[in-house]
Amino acid sequence: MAKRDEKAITPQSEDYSQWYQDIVLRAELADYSPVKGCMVIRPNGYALWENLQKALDGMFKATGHVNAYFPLFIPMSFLSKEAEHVEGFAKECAVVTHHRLGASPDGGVCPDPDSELEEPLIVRPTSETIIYAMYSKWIKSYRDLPVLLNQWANVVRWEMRTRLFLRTTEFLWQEGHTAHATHEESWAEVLRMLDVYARFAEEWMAVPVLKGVKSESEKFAGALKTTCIEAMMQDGKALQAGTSHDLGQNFAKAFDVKFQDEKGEWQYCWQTSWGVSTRLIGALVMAHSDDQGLVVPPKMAATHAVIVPIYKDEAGRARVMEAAAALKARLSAAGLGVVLDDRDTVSPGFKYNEWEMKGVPVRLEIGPRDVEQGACVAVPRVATRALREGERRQKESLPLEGAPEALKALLDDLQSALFRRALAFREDHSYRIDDYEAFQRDIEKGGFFWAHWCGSSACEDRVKEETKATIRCIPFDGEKEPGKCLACGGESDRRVVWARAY
RNA sequence: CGGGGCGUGGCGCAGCCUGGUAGCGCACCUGCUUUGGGAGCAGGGAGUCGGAGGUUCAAAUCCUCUCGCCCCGACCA
Repeated sequence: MAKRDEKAITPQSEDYSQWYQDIVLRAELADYSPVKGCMVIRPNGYALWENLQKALDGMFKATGHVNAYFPLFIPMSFLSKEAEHVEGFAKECAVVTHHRLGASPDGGVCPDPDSELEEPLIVRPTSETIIYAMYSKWIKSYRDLPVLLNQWANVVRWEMRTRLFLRTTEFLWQEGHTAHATHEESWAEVLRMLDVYARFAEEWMAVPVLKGVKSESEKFAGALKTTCIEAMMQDGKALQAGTSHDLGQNFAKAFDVKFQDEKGEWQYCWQTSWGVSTRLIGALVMAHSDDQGLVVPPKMAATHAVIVPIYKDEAGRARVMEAAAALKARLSAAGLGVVLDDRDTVSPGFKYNEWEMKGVPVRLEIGPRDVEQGACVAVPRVATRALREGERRQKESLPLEGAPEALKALLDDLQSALFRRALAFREDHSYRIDDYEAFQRDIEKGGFFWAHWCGSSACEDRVKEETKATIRCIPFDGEKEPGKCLACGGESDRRVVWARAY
């Protein structure tokens, strides 16, 4: 028995943030890079991103969107065309001022002073400005509308403090940008895409989310309204998992995005933008994983099952390996991602731990006893049912014949079990609260607090200052209910969700 | 930018207080025995101690400066 402390990750209960870091590093999702604040997304992490892209991109296409690509660099002056927007992003923009290196006096290289750009370029923190500059060129008539574009890209925001996946200086994301003839239509688009995000989060990532509107102080710089989906992590903190903005005509006016309507009159377009980022990978990790390591919902997993062969001697090994290879072939042919761990250098127990660390949804054990019975043992990463008397882990016997169907059924069970578990966790950590003192005390434990709010930023600011909690959203499906503002006692007609957030 | 911590074989650390020329665990390589929950034994390879300067006969260790990274906080997806 090896020393556990060295191999085990930091328990969640001991240090949540260290636990998260351990998972990301040990499951090889990402690693720190030589560039401060920038991470390397390793193959295991990138595979999650690819699956996310595949699923979301399909949903975008199904709602009529098409992909395009706009430049990484944006003329500095573009950013200042929309007053709120520049204020929101100015502090975190990387600026390109030169286009050439030259020899530096100390023997290294430095920007060649003769190569200074006439107008500095910024590295996009988001692409509203450059995309809408193009829209003003492309859109002339109501017949050109709606424009429904999306781009998959990297963006840079020079944040002071970074955290793997959750906040890095450079990150990958998707940004949708649409233009419409009427506000009614653009608002419908905002809600439609928020719905796409919510569906993706819940059905693919198995992460339940609240849909709602951001308060004034939390909304996107330059938007009329920001809607969002909010998820709860296992430490009770909220994480914004996606946003969809109603930009109104703010950018259309700044970038002259106009069209002639049926009557020949010039109108400004109504625009939306919406995005999700690699941050969702962080959400995935924090929503499902445990002290054994990463937990990946089957629909997000590139590898659905790992086969671990077990044998005692050479003869047994040959028999088992033959059956294992046949099993792998059968599962692969059915479209499942399968790895056969045929390493002879580590023990089965070691493999169990290693694959659990990496979050593979199901382990298939196959040994001499199983081969004899024409079966294998399936162990889901997280139990899909209550454990029986004396059962330490859920183990199901799967027939080798018909293994694909049986495995798919188990994967479906696991997918819904993960969602149910996450939803139950959120419900267990959601509270209706009316007393500010109780709130100040209870917020320390984390969770979502449904409380009344009068609607003033002053109250929001005060609560934030005193408790570090913010309004995560004003939920769409919150019922009307008269009450008193948590902070000032003023009139309120519905509850909003307060929480500490990432 | 404030507070804290850390830089020593690939990884995690000890050694530093009280200077004497580098050690442990994991990983790696070889061999034998093992294999249904992180295997055992034996042997082996691998480090100009983040960098610069200083003190000293002698610096991982003491002094000064510097660079980098991580964590916590303010800002944010």
